[in-house]
Amino acid sequence: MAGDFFEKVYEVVKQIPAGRVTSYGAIAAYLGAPRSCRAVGYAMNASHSQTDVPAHRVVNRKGLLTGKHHFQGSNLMVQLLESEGVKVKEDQVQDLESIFWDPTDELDPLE
DNA sequence: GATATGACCGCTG
DNA sequence: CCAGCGGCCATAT
Repeated sequence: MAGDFFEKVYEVVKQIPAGRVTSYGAIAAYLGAPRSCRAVGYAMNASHSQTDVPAHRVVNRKGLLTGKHHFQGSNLMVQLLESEGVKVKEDQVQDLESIFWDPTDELDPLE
C-alpha cells in the first residue's frame, strides 16, 4: 500500500547525508519502481507529516529545486541546502554530479 | 466510484 | 538535435 511506499521513500530520504542530494527517480529506482518517480514526488508532498524527512535534499534529475515552491517559504529549501554546503543557483543545484547521492549505489539494495 | 492532477523520468517522432 | 507524449503511484474533487 501507499504507507509502505511512502515509508520506504522517507527511509531513503532520511539516509541522505547532509550536503548531498538525490533525485526522485533514484529513490523510485531504489524502491524498484523507476517509473513511479511521480509517486515519490507525491510522498515528498506528504512528507509534511514527517519531520525527519529532508525533502530539501531531494531534487529532480536536473538538480532543479522543483519542489522549493512547496516549502514553507520561497528560499527555505535553498537556505537549508546552502547551509549544508550545497551550492544552489537559480533554484538549480551546482556540482550536482559531485554531490549527487544515489541510494542504489551508496545504499544497499532494499532491506 | 470515476476522473483529473502532481515536488518526475524516459522514450519515440 | 529538439519537442512532445505516455506511464507509474497515490491523493483530491
